[in-house]
Amino acid sequence: MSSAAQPIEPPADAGAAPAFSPLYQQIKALLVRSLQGGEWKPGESIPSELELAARFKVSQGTVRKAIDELAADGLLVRKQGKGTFVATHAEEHVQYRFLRLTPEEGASPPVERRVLDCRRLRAPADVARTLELKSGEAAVLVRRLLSAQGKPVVLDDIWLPGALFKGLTVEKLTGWRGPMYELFESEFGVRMIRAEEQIRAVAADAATAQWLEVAAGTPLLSVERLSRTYGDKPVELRRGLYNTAQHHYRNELS
Amino acid sequence: MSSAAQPIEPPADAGAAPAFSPLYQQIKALLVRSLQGGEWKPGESIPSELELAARFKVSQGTVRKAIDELAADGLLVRKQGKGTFVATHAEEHVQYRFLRLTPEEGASPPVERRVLDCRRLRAPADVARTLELKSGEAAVLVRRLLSAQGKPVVLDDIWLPGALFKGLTVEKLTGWRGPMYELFESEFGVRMIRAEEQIRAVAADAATAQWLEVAAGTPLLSVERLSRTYGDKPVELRRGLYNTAQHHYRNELS
DNA sequence: TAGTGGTCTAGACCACATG
DNA sequence: ATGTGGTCTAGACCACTAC
Repeated sequence: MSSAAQPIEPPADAGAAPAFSPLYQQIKALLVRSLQGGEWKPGESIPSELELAARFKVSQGTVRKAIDELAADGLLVRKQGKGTFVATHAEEHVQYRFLRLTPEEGASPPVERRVLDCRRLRAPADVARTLELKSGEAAVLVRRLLSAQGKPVVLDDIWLPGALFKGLTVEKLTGWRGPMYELFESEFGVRMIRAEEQIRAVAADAATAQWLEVAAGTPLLSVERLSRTYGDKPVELRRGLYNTAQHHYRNELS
Repeated sequence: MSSAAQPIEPPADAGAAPAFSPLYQQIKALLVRSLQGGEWKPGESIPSELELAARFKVSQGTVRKAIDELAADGLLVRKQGKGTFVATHAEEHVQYRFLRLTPEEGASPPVERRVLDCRRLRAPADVARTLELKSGEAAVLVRRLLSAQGKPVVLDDIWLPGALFKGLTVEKLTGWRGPMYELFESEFGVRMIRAEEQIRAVAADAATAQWLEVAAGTPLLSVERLSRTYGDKPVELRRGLYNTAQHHYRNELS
């Protein structure tokens, strides 16, 4: 073979054309588009490396590098001998993928869920801004309580774009076994890819204290999470208050 | 070429021999040993991929994969056209690598440091256990205060194994400009590679409140960090209390 | 111009999963 | 036995850095 890279899209060069990207980056983008478009659903397998190589007219190694990065980003999961699969929040066995709360020695994880409320309303200004909604657009607010062995641990307020979550009701939520994000995937086609959290220490107000069964003024962990789907589109704003008496938030630095 | 993998160490098979590991994993381990042994110091460049390939008698691609992983782990840094360098806590320009504290809109990062104390004493039981010291072994305790624009934000208690940090004094610390971890690297040859943090919300006690200039009982973020060097050896236990009025702890999930 | 890391290819063989 | 991902090689060329 004489020359190497043959861009999938010819130059075309419209206006402020960004510099050329490596072939495997282009492949990566194409794969993301297919994921986004629902060509392969969560949990399903994508075509084999050789098939994709044939489809895109590149070598297996190039497809491989693209898939490697998508796997590192958590969008795909490789399983030797079986294939490559679309990552899902289902079957994140043992641990809920985004939940960093770990029980203290002797305690147990907060797995009991109780949905307190689920209503549609117009997004408050700050929520609208964060979720990139037009002001006054509809939003869904879910309030729920997570407990461990009967003791409440987390009080969550979850804001979702109304347009994406049309039929979300208390019944749907309470009837669901398994991670909430799995419901979002299967029922609403919204896959959470990554998220950013901002953590602060705050004092429990009267209402919160009641829900969490602590004294007003008790220090709580405030965890504000913005979750994004493909294309970094924000699709969930979650405000959690954690009682860290029997649990802690764990993090790894490198 | 007929066959591919030729393990660097012949089978030898002593007792409960672990399964063979891929060549690039073995290379990776060898590189870590060289880093650990100080063959290449932080900030220096390591030999080129071709040199290493020759040294280890493997192809460039195999060395490359080993280096890729070490770079992903944050042990090495690649610079196109220049070479591959040993990562360092110096020149982590702008942001201190492990510090996740971010100023709120309008506030500024906590860059002013004040060393309150630095003393050698026998490690308390819990510290000794965490740092894997023999009970009663010497430890160094550093207490310091980080401030932003004159307002205290973080109160840190830092425990270090006495054996590794022999000449650490208040003068050395206060005289040092730049990240503390950089001092540890250059003066004591201890490189922090990764760390785990446990985060809780706690109420300020009287003494802490005074240092942080808040009312007693104010909710604070308790951040307990265990830092490790090569071989996952624990070398620092840091207990920080953060005032999150003007700052927050940021985290990314994926 | 020479040296470095970065991309790409083509083909071999290995390890694992399944029928 | 076949198909999948995982490892390894050898060699080409590109992009960036330095002298």
